Amino acid sequence: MPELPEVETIARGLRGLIVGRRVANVHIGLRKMAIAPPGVNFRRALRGEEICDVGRRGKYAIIELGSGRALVTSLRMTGRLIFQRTQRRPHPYTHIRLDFEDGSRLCFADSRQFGRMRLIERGEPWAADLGIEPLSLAFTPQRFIGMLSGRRVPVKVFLLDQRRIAGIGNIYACEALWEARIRPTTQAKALTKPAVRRLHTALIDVLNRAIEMRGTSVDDYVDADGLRGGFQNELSVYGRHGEGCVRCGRPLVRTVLAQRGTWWCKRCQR
DNA sequence: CCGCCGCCCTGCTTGC
DNA sequence: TGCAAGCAGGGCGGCG
Repeated sequence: MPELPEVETIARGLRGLIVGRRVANVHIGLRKMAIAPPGVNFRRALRGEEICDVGRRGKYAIIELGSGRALVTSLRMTGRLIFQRTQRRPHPYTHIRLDFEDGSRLCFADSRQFGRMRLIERGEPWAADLGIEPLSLAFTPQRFIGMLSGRRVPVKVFLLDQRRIAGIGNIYACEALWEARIRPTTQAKALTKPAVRRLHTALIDVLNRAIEMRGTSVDDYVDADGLRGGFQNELSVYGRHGEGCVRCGRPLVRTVLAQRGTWWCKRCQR
């Protein structure tokens, strides 16, 4: 499932592949996945648009267009943005396809159909509810301490809340909590200052290392060229219940927290 | 404002 | 071996 490092990898790849290309036509196979403002036709609005840039905010990939509009794409669990240089068979489960004037194209594929591609008007504040970017300079230990104070939710649930910090999903929440030696169920407000500092460091560290490895491919994730990431080989806890903790040797456990699988070490994480 | 729940979907895993 | 049931899970809307 694409989280911050995976979307960052996709966005960086796409930037080199589609910037400067112009949209000739748009194919929509599944209407609900293509969202436009009221009164705006998704297909027509995109025709003739030039791709200016590709970026990321949280888990969203942002395709900037010449008119100032943008295509904000949420990949959810199984969504893929795949660039094709030539017109061969579209990627499996392609539901939206941008055909460029030079014959290349961008496939938005999603076997589970949860992904969304939203057309945003120039200046439209689509990210108003999104929290802070964990890799931005604004995300300081002080700020993090302030965000957690008074919050009764388990710290892992806090990490998954996109309105607080944007971009962290199940994999990196589990990994960062293990790295910081914090129990996932600990109430956010109950964390000591040293623990919050460890978690702050761990989050930034694990996200940066994952970006360096071009993301985690445990399941469906591939980059814009269809290539898998490498961080699945570096995971310490995610999906590894029954295996020994690499720090203390005790078998890792899988529990469920807020309806999500949670992998952790009962000895190391307190 | 906060927290919780159910829904959307389908490929894969599990269990008989 | 084959089949059906159940699970997974990010974002969102609804509810209390």
